[in-house]
Amino acid sequence: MIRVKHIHLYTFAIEYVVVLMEQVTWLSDVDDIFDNLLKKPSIFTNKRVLSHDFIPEKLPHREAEIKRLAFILATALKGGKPSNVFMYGKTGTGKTAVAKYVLKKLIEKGSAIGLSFKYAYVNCRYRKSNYRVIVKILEELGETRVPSTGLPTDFVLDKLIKVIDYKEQLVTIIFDELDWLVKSSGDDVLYQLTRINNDLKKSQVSLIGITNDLKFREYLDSRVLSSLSEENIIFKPYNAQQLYDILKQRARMALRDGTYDDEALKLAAALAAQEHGDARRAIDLLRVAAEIAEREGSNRLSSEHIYKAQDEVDRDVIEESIRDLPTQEQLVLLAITILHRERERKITTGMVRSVYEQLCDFIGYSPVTLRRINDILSDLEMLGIITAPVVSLGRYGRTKLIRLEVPISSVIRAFKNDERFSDVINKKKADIMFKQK
DNA sequence: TGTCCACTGGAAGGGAGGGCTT
DNA sequence: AAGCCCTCCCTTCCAGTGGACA
Repeated sequence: MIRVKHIHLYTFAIEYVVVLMEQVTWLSDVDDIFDNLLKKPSIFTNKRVLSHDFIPEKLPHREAEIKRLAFILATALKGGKPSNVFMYGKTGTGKTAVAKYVLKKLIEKGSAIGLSFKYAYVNCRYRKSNYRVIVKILEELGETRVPSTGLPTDFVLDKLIKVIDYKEQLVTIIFDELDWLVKSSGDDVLYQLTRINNDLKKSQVSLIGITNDLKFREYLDSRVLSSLSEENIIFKPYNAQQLYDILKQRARMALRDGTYDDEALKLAAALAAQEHGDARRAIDLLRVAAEIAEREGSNRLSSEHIYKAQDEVDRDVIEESIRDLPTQEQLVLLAITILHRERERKITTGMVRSVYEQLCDFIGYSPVTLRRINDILSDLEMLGIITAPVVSLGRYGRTKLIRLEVPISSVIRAFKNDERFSDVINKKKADIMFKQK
């Protein structure tokens, strides 16, 4: 007995020492990483320049749009109310940057001649209800004591009027990705804001609507549309040369001299140009490539790093959007993913429902109704994760024909990192569930 | 040509979680 | 504390529908 106990103690002691040693080596590895990082000069000099919300002093190749918007807003310098503006253009064509840039300049100019201008920026993708939009405007104008829920919408609208009208000023409200608000909550709040000037005594409000959905006008009430699109500015995609100029400007500001190849910038520009001339993507590529180069201990950013960044940028965007979904939407997407992996060619709502219900049973969630699944499918379609056109199968009814629009590997990776779903994503278990269908 | 399938999607409303006013 | 209002997520009900098939 005693001997056995001793042996156990002995083995335990050895195991403990091994574990400790492993930890020591691991810790020294981590130390090495930190030390190396500190020793090497960083590729970046100012990483913030490559973030999405950075607005540089000059916006290359947007001179015409800047002039146009400045011309419209200039009325304010003479005490007039500028027209409302609608700006169209695909993602990464500089709409938001131009709007913020011109307003920043207007505020500077205004304060120089004693006029007060302010602007509030709302991204409607993240504020899909009327109430939340108004609360965000209030927050942007410095009113932070508004609860995120609980008050009547009229009440917060009155509050907004008071906050704006306390002194003589022009307030411009920028609604970015406006289509998201209108598609989910209608255009009530827009209608009220287009008429807000009637209630204001000292101040004035002008609106800038931004969207990348050209067909979106159809959703708007004609009164709102005519008031909102007094002026329209269309943003064309950047070409590869223009994107290269943008990257050159940003690289100069963000990266240390001599740490990047011109060829790498040209490649990033060309890749982003293929993707409808998206400057945001080009800048993302540059930032991620520089991070990869740094991680690899390389002191120069090359084309190779840009290629590597391409995958990482795509993956990050998709995985992040999947991780942010509510649980029920994740479960529906998981059902679609399993069907897709089983090489189902025509995935219908009914099939998704069947696999989804089995998934709920397996994981221990109570399933939602078919009606709700249908709404979730529409939400996933809005996010661009799937397409789901309604088709008629004649005698076999009408349904949505669902297709995954993002790489299945990215979806699976997002689910694997979530412990609730990691078991299900394991092939064997998923097979069993699928066979039960 | 009418039937019928498998849904779609609008409308109304419930209830949980939250806040303000009286 | 009661009454009212909000959002978000959801249910229930139900009329409508495109097209294969008998």
